[in-house]
Amino acid sequence: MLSIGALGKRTGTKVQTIRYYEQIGLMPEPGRTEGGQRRYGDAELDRLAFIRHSRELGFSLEAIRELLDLSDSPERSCAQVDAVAQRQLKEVEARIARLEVLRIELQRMISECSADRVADCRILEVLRDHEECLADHGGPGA
Amino acid sequence: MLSIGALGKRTGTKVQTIRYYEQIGLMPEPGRTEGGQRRYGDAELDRLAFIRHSRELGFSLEAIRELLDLSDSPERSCAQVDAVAQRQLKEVEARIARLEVLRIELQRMISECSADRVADCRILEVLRDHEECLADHGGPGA
DNA sequence: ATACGAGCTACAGCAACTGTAGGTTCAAGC
DNA sequence: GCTTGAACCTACAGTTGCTGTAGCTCGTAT
Repeated sequence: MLSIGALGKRTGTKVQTIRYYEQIGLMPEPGRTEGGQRRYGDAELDRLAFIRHSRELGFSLEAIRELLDLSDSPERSCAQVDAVAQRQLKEVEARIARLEVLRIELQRMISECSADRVADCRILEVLRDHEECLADHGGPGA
Repeated sequence: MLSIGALGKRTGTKVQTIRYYEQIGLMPEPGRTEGGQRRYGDAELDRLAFIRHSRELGFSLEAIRELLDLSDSPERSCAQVDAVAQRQLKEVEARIARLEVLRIELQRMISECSADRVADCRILEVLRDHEECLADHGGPGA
């Protein structure tokens, strides 16, 4: 039986994050000691490890919820699991593509500026004037 | 003189977003009509365009604040502007690198799974077991 | 004169946590 | 058995960068 701190250490998760996962129903309510402290077993350890690993691969909590639900019905087709993973791959690829555009534009902007004074700075000029920018403006690059 | 809606249309910014920028001090408090509606001139239009374009290139609002401050002192060296842009470039590059790792791992995971049943799904297996993953776990891939 | 789109303030909500305050419990050492 | 202090508890505010809602007022076109 693990305390919340021990579980956190084992999975690389902050204590508050574990309580947060419980609050949003991603982790089950665990058993408690007489004094009211949470105690976890192996099932919870595995579940949290799954969640954390999925987060590291960039899955949203919603997607993880879906994956956890799917993995609870082992006899079903795994096509849906595949679909979730594919969706995530597509998202990652889209993010990379958008960031590549930004990278190119930032590099160009920086390399063009050889001014001393702020007044002549190409970087600020490009930022001021949309038209000088080659990037395709697909929204903030998050 | 532009209304807030007209300014928004010209810069591709939602009305609430403009008011938000004003609230956090990124946009100045504009003049008002008798009835209390905001009216904007060219200076504000330019400033908002600068902000939006910088956002599109992924700069944080804090970084933009810094750039705006710098561009207010045109006689200063633009080394600081350069530093802000370099920092942003580094961040973008780091994000790309992290996402590349994720992309590889997701692709591998997906390509390895040819199971029918959830019970045998390689994707879930990899997500369950850290050790099967080649990715380097540098945190969520945002 | 009236209708109605656009504007106003103030506040709640999103993702996914993280941090704080102020109090309680557990386990180890003496 | 008692004390200490790290770890736990709840509840709530804050982060980033907005977005949406409610309930009102304003401006302008007809």
